[in-house]
Amino acid sequence: MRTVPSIIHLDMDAFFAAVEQASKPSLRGKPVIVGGLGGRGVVSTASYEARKFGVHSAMPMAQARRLCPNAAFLTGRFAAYRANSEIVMGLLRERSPLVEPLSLDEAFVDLEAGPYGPALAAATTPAEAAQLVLALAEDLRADIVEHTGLTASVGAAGSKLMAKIASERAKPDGLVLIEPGSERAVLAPMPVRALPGIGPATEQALRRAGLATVADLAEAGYGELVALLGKAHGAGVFQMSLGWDERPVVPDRDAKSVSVEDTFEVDLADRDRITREVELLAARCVRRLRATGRSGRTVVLKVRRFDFSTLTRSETLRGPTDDEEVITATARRLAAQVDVTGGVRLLGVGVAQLADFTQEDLFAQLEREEKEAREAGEQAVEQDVVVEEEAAVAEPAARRWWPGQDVTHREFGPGWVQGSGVGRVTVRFETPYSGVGKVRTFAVGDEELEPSEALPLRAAAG
DNA sequence: TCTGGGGTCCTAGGACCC
DNA sequence: TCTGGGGTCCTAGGACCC
Repeated sequence: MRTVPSIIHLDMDAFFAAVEQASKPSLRGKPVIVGGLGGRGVVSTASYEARKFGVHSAMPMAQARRLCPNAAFLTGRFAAYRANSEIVMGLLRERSPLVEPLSLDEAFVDLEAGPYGPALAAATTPAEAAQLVLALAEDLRADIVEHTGLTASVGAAGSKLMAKIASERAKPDGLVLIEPGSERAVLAPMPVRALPGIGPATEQALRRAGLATVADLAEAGYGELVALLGKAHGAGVFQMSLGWDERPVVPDRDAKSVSVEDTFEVDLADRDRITREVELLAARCVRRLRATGRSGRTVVLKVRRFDFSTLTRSETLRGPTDDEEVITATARRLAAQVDVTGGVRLLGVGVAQLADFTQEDLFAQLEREEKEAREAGEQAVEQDVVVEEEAAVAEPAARRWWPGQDVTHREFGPGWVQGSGVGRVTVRFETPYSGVGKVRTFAVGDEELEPSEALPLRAAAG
């Protein structure tokens, strides 16, 4: 274990909601809830103002509306979140090449491997090392505010485990350092649920055995925990209970799978409709796969039924592929095997066993030939589909406006959609750099109004 | 108005091979 | 006719995280 608290864990405060508040001056200091706005949506992130009402991540949106009806309810703007995440990750990489992002808003950094490593190693007392780390972390937090206007919480410690626990204690907008050597004392009184990797199921299993705190886990010992939780999990939990954690900070971990899924507003019962949705999902999955420049060997279909029971069916191909026909045909085959009686609320298509290189395989060729043969036999059916598609194209494209969306009006300039309905769309004209803006209402088909890109939270210098 | 979407890791059983 | 053990791959499901 390290004797210098040179691993930090950074966690942006209420990240998605904070980006919205920074983007939209009228929302600052007010409850903001980002998530799925459909009937089956859940909360992705609630601002601290909304958390006071009991709203939290993963809560059904309907419940959040009941708890906090006056909040601003917005759908996510992932391009904006990603852009700000990249700025933050860039600032972390200035401190060390060893940056391990866990998500858009979280990362570990190993300061020992960076420009301040030698100074940390040269510290002669624990107090001196701690002072140095605290100064670095405060400088980092200030840098993040300067470049994004967003606040971050930072934990510093001698291991990933303790750095993560420290950042949790630092929230919001704080900094906590856990002195190497004090791990067991810090952990002992904490509830088992505070350890990463212990969720509701493990907590229950431990509670049934009378284990409630981390001290209880350490006292129970390796044998009992393995008997209770299985070999890998039990051993891991025992190690954590003693504050043992030697995991290195690992940058640039390659993704191991790519998947897309959709929950439908209304359960799907019709076979043909299900097949069509699976095909659309497969196409989206392939697009994402190709964007990463990789290919996969195992195709996975996920089905969540009307009663929320979830099943997966998978098929492993002879070689990795990124061919849309092959992946779609495989997903279709898998879908044909599942019983959809009663209806389906979610469908997903994924690809796993990813490989770095695509080999032009005979398999793809085979699938294409089979498809051509099938299509030749289905000419009549295809005709009907074409007629339907043409009808859809002939309809004037009804523009869809969603709450939170960035827009620009030819006369009034940049703003965002507050809401829309009954043929109208309400826009507030303000930007990250303006004061609170005015609201105006337009017809949804107004030609002067256009969707636009998210603005950076800090105006470009110069 | 009950329960998103994108991931990771682990377990366990059966097939198959030596 | 009866009966090994080990290793690897595939499949399905479940827990957990943000």
